[in-house]
Amino acid sequence: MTAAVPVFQSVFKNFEQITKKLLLSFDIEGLNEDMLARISVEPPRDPAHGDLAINAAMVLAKPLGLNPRELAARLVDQLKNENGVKNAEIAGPGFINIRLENSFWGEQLAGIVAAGRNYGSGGVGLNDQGKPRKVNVEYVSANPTGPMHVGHCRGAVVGDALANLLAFAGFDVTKEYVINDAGAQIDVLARSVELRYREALGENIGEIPQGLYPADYLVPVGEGLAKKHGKTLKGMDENARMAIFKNAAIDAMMLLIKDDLALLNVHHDVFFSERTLHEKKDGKSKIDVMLDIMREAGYVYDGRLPPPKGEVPEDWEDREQTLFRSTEVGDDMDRPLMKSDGTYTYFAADVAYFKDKFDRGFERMVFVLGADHGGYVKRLKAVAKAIAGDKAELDVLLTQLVKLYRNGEPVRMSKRAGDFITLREVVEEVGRDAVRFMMLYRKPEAPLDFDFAKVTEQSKDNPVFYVQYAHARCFSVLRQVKVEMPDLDLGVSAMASADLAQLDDEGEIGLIKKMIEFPRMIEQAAHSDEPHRVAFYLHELASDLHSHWNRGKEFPELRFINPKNAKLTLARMALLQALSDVLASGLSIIGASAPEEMR
RNA sequence: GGUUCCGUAGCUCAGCUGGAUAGAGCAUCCGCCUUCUAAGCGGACGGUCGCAGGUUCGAAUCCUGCCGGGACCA
Repeated sequence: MTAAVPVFQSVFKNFEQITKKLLLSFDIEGLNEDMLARISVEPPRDPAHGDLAINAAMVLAKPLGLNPRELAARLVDQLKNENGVKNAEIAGPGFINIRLENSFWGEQLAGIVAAGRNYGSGGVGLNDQGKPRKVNVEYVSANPTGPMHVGHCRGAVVGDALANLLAFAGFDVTKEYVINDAGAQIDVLARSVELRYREALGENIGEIPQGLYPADYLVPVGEGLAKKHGKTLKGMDENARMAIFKNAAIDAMMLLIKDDLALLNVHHDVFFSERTLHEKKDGKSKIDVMLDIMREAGYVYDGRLPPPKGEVPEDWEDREQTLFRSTEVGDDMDRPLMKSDGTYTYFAADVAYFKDKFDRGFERMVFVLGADHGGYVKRLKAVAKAIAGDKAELDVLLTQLVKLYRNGEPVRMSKRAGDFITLREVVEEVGRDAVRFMMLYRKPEAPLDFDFAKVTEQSKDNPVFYVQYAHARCFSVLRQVKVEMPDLDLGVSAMASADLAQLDDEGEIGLIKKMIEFPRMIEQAAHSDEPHRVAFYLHELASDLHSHWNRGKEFPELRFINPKNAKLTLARMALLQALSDVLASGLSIIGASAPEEMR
């Protein structure tokens, strides 16, 4: 599933290594790894400056006590001799700008075509042992009390795309969903199902009492139980009976939820049941075990919490309780592990759950949570530090709210029970691709406006359509050329070995340059947990393609197909093949389809 | 009150983890269909990067303090 070894070394990385090697060969006194790490090779913001910009001279001059321009001059002398370099010069305060030979871009394109859909993947995320780092991405984790609603969409898409991105980049990723099947709301759910069961047996249950779930989706669960067990459940004792209702309810709700997630193309690898943390094995649950270990380590103690600041709530009582010393590891206050009735708190389960993940070998845990969970971040990080020290990292992504609009008008969200917009309704109305793309067309920490009308529009105003259209355009030409030039060999090896240096138009080279940025973009997006960058990149690449395409109107010689010149056409088909591969790779990270034609 | 996120063009937002003259889309205005899909493209207009300090060769980006908005906690 993961490609650990990069199949393609980006030109930026290449020149970064070349620069470092050169610097080391200079034998400069005091030069160390930290300094070298600050060196970066980037595409200049202004293309007029060249193809690559190296900051080495400026970054190193100060700590080494050298003149930046002198150092730059030494580097420039050497860089000029490197393969593919047309020109290297010093600019501004000490930038080194490099311009590459046109033939160099052709070589790069050949590499992209040969790598195909693997282009840009792998190479990131290796641990000290050189193996892909094990990452756990936990997302959605909606309570199993009913179908998913629209509020779950964003976290689901962001989490899933992030996991895809990390996997593509080279991490060993597990997608995880924790089922909150141990809390009080599950008891309520079970009682609600019990009512539906009795109803299915012909009893008149009347109105669903306050506090229970009145929703219709529990009716079939009750009917199923009635069919399977008949009246036998009625005679059972409370505990045995409720256990059956509970299990049936959770199973049914998880089926609903998995169905909803499948609509969004979201599939988890692991569904973790919170109850398993409470279940005793040899007399001890996982929480018990965790507690023993943490007490041993000094993180668990019995003590009192200071009263809350400001007005003290009525139900607050000053009592001795079992506490987690989370202030020791960055939290604002110590956290209770036991409730007054002697049962464990959610937090206790969270600690045990983290330990479980750590024991499963994960080196990094990512949580994708709604913004309303902002208050949990510090204590989760504290837990990670207490249990894993620096052996594992924990990061939380908070996604902000989505506001729904229809033709610019906000969609009213009623608060009455059972009257919410479901995820299913949204996906069925606007389609999976649109939902996935739009949820990623904004950084997650910014609120998002989602307009039903706009995302179904088939125009350039709709970025989903715009990107997919670019992909379809590539295929449109590849289909057309088979009609016009049936003798042309469009195999990957034929294209990769074509004379790609013929692609010397600035539009063509611009497209190659844009594709060269793809691995770099992937690396940075993965590094910062920002799948939205993929969406923006795709939009830019699509824009470049549409733009170049239209130049073919003014300059017919730039059109992709030229029946009189098979060699040139083949080179351009290679360009289109690479473009379609990159677009498809990006779309697959986002989780949207890459259509070969638009209908 | 505390935590946290946001503040960039008239509007909606990017901005590559400190780089050179801050970018897209929408809106407005002006252009481009005898074409492999005009379901598209080009151009013009538009900015005191909330404010004030600080860090350094260099800040929209990092730090501090304010101002304003959202979310959460109490």
